[in-house]
Formats: sequence, structure tokens, C-alpha cells
Amino acid sequence: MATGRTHRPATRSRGIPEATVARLPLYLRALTALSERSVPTVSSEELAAAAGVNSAKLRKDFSYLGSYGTRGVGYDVEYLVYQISRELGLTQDWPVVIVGIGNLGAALANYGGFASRGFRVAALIDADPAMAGKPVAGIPVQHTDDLEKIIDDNGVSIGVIATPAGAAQQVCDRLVAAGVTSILNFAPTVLSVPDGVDVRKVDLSIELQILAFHEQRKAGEEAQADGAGPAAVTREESDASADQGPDGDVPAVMPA
Amino acid sequence: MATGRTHRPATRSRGIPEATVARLPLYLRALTALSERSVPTVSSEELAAAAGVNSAKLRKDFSYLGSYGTRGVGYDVEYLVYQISRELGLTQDWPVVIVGIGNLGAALANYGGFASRGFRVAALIDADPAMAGKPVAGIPVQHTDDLEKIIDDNGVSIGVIATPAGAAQQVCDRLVAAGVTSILNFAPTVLSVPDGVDVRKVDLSIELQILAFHEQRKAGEEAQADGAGPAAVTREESDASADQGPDGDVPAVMPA
DNA sequence: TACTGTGAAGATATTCACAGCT
DNA sequence: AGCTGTGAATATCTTCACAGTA
Repeated sequence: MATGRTHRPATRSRGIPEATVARLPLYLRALTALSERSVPTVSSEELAAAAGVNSAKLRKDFSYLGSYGTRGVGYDVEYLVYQISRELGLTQDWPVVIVGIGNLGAALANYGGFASRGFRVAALIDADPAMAGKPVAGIPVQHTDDLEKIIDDNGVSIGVIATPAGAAQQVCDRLVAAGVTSILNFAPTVLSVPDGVDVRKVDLSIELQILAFHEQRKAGEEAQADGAGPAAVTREESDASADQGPDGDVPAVMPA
Repeated sequence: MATGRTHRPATRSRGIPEATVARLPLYLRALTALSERSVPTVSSEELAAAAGVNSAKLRKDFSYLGSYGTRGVGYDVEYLVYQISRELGLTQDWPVVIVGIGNLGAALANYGGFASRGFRVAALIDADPAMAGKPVAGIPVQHTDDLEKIIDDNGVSIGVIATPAGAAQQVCDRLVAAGVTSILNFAPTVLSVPDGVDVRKVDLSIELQILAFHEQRKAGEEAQADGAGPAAVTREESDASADQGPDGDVPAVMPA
């Protein structure tokens, strides 16, 4: 086969486990906050708490990147920020296009967390001719007809799909044909892509359903009600908070 | 940690593995689509393709729920829809509040995927007095001051946080104190909650960073360029598409 | 015959616990 | 003394492959 290796199990890339990659952005966020407060070093314990994971996991994760810490001391914040950024590929510029400028697309366009990392909204695309030219977040919306040209002119390799479900696959096909190789999908559909193209999905409805599952469980658990009422109890677990997303899959939103 | 008990490893609840729970909504979505097309039965192979997983995984997942299929035939669509819905707790009504009605909050309020499942947007809450009373998605926005009363009056146990990062923890604390036990967090912060409260997070920036990591990898892989160019090739992997979200963690968005 | 349900194998991920630096 | 880095032990998840059954 062409692009990616041959039959990859969809996991691990080079030496870094997928689960670790998924946590690097979390560490990076925590480190950035420390950096802004001019904190020079952190211990695995402190950083883990700030990122919401446990320290053994964090140290193991960092061990895949190399030995960036100092025994007896901790990690140099600035240095780690740089190393993780580089590992994630954030030291380069990533032009991104957002397709589907409904409520959600507009929210994404306005999202401030882009520029701070290496991302740049290169263009907004929508199928509604009435939207063409109208600025959203200071960027004029362009029509779907020009999708291929926009991708090409801007050297875009990452696309965000925020269209209704019905349009998603078609948009996806065009993005891929135009050269996009990574897609973040907010439409509640399974996208079919050729080998070598990465898709990640975000689905609000799915997340809520997972919460409902656990919520239901809790309700049925009012048997040995030894402790206090439903609210109350402020015991923290080991490190940070409760289970901040027990892994699992991701979910998706959709505009109007 | 997760639900209640004392020291659980943040995984599995009762007999159903967390990874399976996270996929049930996917199956449900695919089944609902089949149901709308009046398809009476599906094989694990077909349903798996529609949900974007492989059939062995799907069968294993279903085996945790019970033996709902018929050998030699497949699964009864309607029956499965019901069983999964029940398992996820979607046969009951879940009133939800959304706090933070910026771009994203509004997008969520307008999201149609709610009612179709058991969710109902009971109230929209924002800290901006200027927004109070203004209808978004047909629901009048209420002020944060009344948060506790709103939670209480509506019997809300699931809250969605779509505020800026700085306000998230405070909102979270109030939601929890008012009785909310499940939170979907779109703010890019780690929330600290007492034991017994579930938090799931959705962070756009994190998803993009994970894509960037893989994208960078691909770029550095143009060594043994034996096949065709970057685009092209339409070979599907085993079942559905390529790696549709290699699990990992979740990420978060933020309004303006 | 065709397809489910599942034990067993294999792959990943998490956690423990301690050796090894500074 | 304090904290990192990591082998080894566990726990979890995925995949295989086939017995069982309608």
C-alpha cells in the first residue's frame, strides 16, 4: 500500500504509545500555565496534579520522550515546554480550514486556543452562498466551490468538519482529494477515508450518553448509603480530581 | 475516581468495560439509522462497518450486555436499540443545564442530537446580565445568580460547562454543591471535583495537537516513497475507515 | 450454511516499587 | 534526602479462531 506502512494496528507511532501522545497536550497546557507564572521547575508530583493524572503515569510518559528531568530536583519547565511542543509538532505552523460555519463552526473560528499553539485558521468555508464574504472571527467566509483551491493555496493538511451530518462525507472526500491528511470531525457520522488519513471525532451526544450511563449507575447504587447525601463529601482522590474522562472514545457536536 | 465505592481504578463499572460503554453510543447511532430505514436485522459485520469498528470487537461488546443476537441470522435492530438505550439510561429523561452561553454554548443549545436521545436542555445560564432573558434556541437565558435554584427546580444531575477557563472551576463547584453529579467540561481546565462526581472533557485544541503529532510523523516518513503521491489510494482498511480516533483521551473547546 | 458468543492469545496501558542520580 | 527513570507486575483492551446453534 501507499501512504502509511501497510496494516498498522491503528495504535502506537514510532516509540511513543498512543495513550501517551494523547496526554502530552495536557502536560503542555499545565506547563504553559507554570511558565506564565515563571515557575522554573516542577516535580512529577506537582505537574501530575496540575494535569489531572498520577505521577507514575506522567514519569512513564516522559520516559518515552527521553530523560528530561533531574533526579532530586524535577523538570525544567521551559525546557519541557519546548521538548513537548517539538514532539507534538507545534513548533511549526499548521494552517487549518474549518468547513461548515454554523454555530459550532463560528465558535471554533473564535476559539482562542489556536494561535497559542501552532495552529492558524487559514480559511472558513461554507456551502451557503449567502455567507460568502461575511467575516466570522475576522476571517471572510468562502464558498465551498473554491475548497480545492483554498487547500492548495494555503498548503493545508488539517481540516475541521463542522457541517451537518449529511454533508460530512462529501466534504471529507473533497478535503482528502485536495490533499488534507488529518481531519477533526464534529459531524455525528463515521467518515470513510483512505489509508494514511487520520480522523479524530468529537461528539457531544456521545459524551453525554456516557455520562448518563454512569449517572444511572449511581442512582441504582443508593443501597448501602452509609456516607452523606448525594452532594457533600470533599475527599480528593490520590492526585487531582475524580475520573477526568476514563479514556474511551471521543464524541461530536453539530451546528444548526 | 468514578462512581462511588472507594478506590476503584477508574475503569469498568459493574460488568461492562469502560471501553465498551464508550462505544455503545456509536452502535446506537448506527442502529437508529438502520431502524429509520426499517431494516429488521443486521449482522455483526454490517453493523460494525456502519459504526466504524471491527466485528469481533462489536460482538465482544454485545456479549457483555447479554445474548441479544441469533446465530446464523444477526441482531434484531429494534430490540438492540431498546437494549442499548436502556443500558445507557436513555429510556429516562435527563434534564441538562448549559452554563456559559457564548458561541459554543449557543451551538450546544442548538444542537439537535439532544432530544433524539433522552436529553433535554432544561436551562441556559450565563454570567452576563445583558444576556438574561434573551432566548437562545428558544430558551431564555437565565443569570448565574439563580443557578442553585434552577438545578434544584429542574432536578438536574448533568451539567455542561462552556464558560471561559477562568470561570470553570467556580461554576463547577456551584453545580456540584447544588447536586449535579455529572459534568461535561468544554473549558480547557482540569476540574477538581469530589469523589462520586463524573467529569468528561472535550477539548478541541488537544484533538488538533494529537492530529499534528501524527501529521508531523507522516511528513517525516517520505523516505521509501514507493507508492503514489500523498493523496490518491482508496483502499479501505479491514472494516470501515482508517484509524478513527485511536482512543486516547478527550479534548476541550471554549467560547469567545 | 451463516453467523453469534466466547475462551484464549496477544497487545496496550497503568501502577508499583525501587534502583540510581544529584 | 529527594525525586527521576524504569523493570516488572497488573489490569485492561483487542483480536483471533472456533465451538455452538438456529
